[in-house]
Amino acid sequence: MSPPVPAEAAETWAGRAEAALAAAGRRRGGARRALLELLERQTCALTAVEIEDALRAERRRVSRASVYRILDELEGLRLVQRVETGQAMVRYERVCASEEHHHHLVCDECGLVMPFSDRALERAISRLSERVPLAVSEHEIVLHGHCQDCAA
Amino acid sequence: MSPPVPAEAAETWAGRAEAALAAAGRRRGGARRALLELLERQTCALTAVEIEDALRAERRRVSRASVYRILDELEGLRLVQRVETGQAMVRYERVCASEEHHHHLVCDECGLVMPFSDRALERAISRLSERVPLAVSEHEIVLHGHCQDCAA
DNA sequence: TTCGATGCAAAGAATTTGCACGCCA
DNA sequence: TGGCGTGCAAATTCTTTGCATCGAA
Repeated sequence: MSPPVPAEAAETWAGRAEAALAAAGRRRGGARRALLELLERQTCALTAVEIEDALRAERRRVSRASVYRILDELEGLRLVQRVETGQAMVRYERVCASEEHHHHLVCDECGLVMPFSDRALERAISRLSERVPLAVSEHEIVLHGHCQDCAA
Repeated sequence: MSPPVPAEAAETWAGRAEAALAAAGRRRGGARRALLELLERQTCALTAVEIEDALRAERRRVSRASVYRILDELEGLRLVQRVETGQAMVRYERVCASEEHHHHLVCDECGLVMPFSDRALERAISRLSERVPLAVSEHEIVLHGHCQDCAA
């Protein structure tokens, strides 16, 4: 059996992630832990390169290959989701509890990515999901435009 | 000056595209015309490879590079838009008149992509667009899940 | 001691670019 | 005739994979 996970750990995303990984029979590793801790602190999606750079900035070097491998693994466990912003690289962020559920605003000029959330929009999506020929499990919404700095 | 464009041409997307290209001072070319005609007939987004294959199937060979170049040019003129479905390749489709405006359903199992449209959703988006720190020019919505065949 | 976790380097895949030739205007 | 349009092939860039080693349990 895996060692018990402290009760408080499950209250954080990283804690739940560790638990899910343990449940899946995975061992712990430094690279993955560093990545989990980094994602825990983010408020919005990062690219693989940004993740690698951020980790290096805090003296936790993790190889690019490991970044991709770990993100892929976490995506499979539904702990991380990809965010496609129409920019060159795919972004990744942790899957949030529904209260934190959000979507993205992308400035096509400078590349700035910001999160936003809207109850009415979620309501429209959930109603729509019932009338569509697809068993909907996720949805992604991206608004493109110019941010305040670039529109000025 | 460019030659006048027949009035009826402007009523089709390809006609408007030709006109916009002419206005931008571009000459006509076989590859581009074939691609415009193909996109005119599509009801949903295609990948660059699908476009190349479809053109070859009708004996209109167009090099992959030209497909990408032309799509990029049309995207710049807002005649074509990219659709990111979370699949390996980006998809492209013509920008429709607002009555035809639609979004996409993606089956994560078999890769099927279907269009859908929803007034309530558009309304929610347009209201939201006014309250957000971004001058919104476009939006993209993708619902993921399992199609009827795959869910069975 | 066993086998997953990780780094490094090579491989892959999609897209872009350089260059020469052909065709439209 | 001048240049844009196009094909071909090489180059780029992001991501994945192979392999040997390291480290957790």
